[in-house]
Amino acid sequence: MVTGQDRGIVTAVSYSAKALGITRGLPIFRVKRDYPNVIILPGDYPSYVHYSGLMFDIVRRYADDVEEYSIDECFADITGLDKPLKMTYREIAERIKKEINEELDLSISVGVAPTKSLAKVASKWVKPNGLTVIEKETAHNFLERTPIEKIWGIGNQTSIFLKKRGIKTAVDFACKKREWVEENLSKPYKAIWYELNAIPIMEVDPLPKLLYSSIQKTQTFRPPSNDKIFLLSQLSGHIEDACAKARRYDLVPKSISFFLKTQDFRYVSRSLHLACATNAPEAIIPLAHIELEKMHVKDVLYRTAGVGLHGLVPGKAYQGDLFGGTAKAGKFEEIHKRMDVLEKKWGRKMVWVGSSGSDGNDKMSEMKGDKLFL
DNA sequence: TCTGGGGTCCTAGGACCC
DNA sequence: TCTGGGGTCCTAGGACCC
Repeated sequence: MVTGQDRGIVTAVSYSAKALGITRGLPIFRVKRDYPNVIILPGDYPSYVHYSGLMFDIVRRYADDVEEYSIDECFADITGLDKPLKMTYREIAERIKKEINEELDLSISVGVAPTKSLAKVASKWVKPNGLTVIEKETAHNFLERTPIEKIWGIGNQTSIFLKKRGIKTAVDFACKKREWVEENLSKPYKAIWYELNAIPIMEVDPLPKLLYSSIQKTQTFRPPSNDKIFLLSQLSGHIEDACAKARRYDLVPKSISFFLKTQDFRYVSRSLHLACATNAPEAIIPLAHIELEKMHVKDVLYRTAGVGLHGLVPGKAYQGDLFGGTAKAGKFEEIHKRMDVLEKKWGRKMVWVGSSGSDGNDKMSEMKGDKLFL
């Protein structure tokens, strides 16, 4: 069994499907073609969010500092809790695991170690339903059986770089001289080196002050297109969605980015600082228009368009500036409020900005400049 | 019918300033 | 006859993760 959307890629793989050699990221059409017996299900995000919350709650019974790393993973700092709980670290992990098993009927794999990087190695050591403890003294036994590319934070590019220098396993890396590491690698990889040597660098970050520090909306379209009006309508739609999400969380971006992905997977992007932080699409869409002109190359086909809101800070629709940046605020604030209400009541895309509606063929194609239609 | 969508963090280099 | 050294800020894009 796998989850994934039609025309998309595999996002989760059951152990039985894994055994067939199916991996995350495989296009769904290839699963259909090559593995006709595999069941393909759509994801059910709201359920995952629900169970995720219940799981984290159980972990929090035993640790105050719990970092929700992703929807199905967390780090818990249990340093020093062995004394008050009168349990070994292993026993604490066993208890958490047991309660999640019994109360949620979910199996989880747990790793216990002196650093986050080693805990990651430990949690992956036995799956499913595993529990592995790595101690400072035993770390090398695990690392010598871990290929370098399996280490959290070391991806394809870096493993190629490291392998060229004779580093094939995690222990090869951990045993490199500190001077070499300091001289040849950038910050994130130095941190991993220390962490594999049981020196904690990465902190468990219980609850970030902000839920999001950026919001992105992207969509791939088929067939790929070169039509500026169409591309702008895509960007426009994403701006609306991203701004709506920002408003839901009362966040305002200080900068924004636009990007296009070409048919051959090259990225082109523009990012810019907003003179006046805003989460009003009306203020951002004209910028997309300008930036699209700069990014767009004649005859190049694009497959994806995306928008990002960055440097999010708490705030309402408009952060006024000294020179009356709030002047337009009143005008649109009321519209957004009503649009947000409609969306909440009737679902997404009940109302949208005219510039978001073009498929490149309809009358919106005549849209010029930053004129908007509601 | 080639390869989704949503995130985080980091760095190189240009522009500008004193 | 060429033009140092030390900053800051900003953007484009890379790398990685789930």
